[in-house]
Amino acid sequence: MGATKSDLFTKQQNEIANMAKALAHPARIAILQYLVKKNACVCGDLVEELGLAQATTSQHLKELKTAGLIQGTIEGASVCYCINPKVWNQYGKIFGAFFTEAMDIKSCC
Amino acid sequence: MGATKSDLFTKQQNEIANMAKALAHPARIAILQYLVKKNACVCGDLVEELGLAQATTSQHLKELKTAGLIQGTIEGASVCYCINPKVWNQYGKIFGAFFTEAMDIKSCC
DNA sequence: TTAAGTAATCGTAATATTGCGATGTGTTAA
DNA sequence: TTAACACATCGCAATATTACGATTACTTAA
Repeated sequence: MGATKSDLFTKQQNEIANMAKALAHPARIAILQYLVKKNACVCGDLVEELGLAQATTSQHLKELKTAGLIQGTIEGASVCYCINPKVWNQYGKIFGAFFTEAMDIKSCC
Repeated sequence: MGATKSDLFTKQQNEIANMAKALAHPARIAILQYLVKKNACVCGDLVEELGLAQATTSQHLKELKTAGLIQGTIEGASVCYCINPKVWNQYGKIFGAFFTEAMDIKSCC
């Protein structure tokens, strides 16, 4: 036991849960907000920005890249990261749909 | 090591990450969608609906209750659950703000 | 009362995540 | 070439999450 039983749920449910998982760490939120704020490719200064070890930062970047939310381009010796707008907007749309689905819910108990 | 270093991040970043964590399991997404679909208090039939053990289902319900997304009322021998519309809408607003923050981001690399 | 039902909690095992030092790979500057 | 730098990956330890059987607390029906 211990592993999530993905087969019990719909593809959509697993998808939304995985999207949420990508956002489920403050370091990853911080990375995304930083990239959004800069509104451009950011090279190098992410490790100092976060305060986590280089290895840990790299791991969070990898997860965001796997989720598709960011993309990295090799720029000489360093790597530049930026938001992937297409996936970003898709996330926004899917979470938006999930929550507006019940905007008019009634408080019953 | 192993524990999230919450003190490195802002209150808002930790808050968003915690909100995402509440959604980061397909069973919890399934529970929320079921409650939204029924649009009413649901008593009892959540265990059969999910296919997980009673103890596991109860644990997921507790997490959603802790997050504030659902509320439970004792109705005789069973417990009725429903969406907490206030918190639900707050989630929608916060995630919405997070993603619309960068709607006009440019693809740079 | 007792028996059956519902649901929370406890205890524990399996697995996943987080974090970091050490190491490896590739790039640039000297 | 060599030295310094940037970043990914490996390996491991600490912690968190997921899952479930067993137990407990409570309600209802008989």
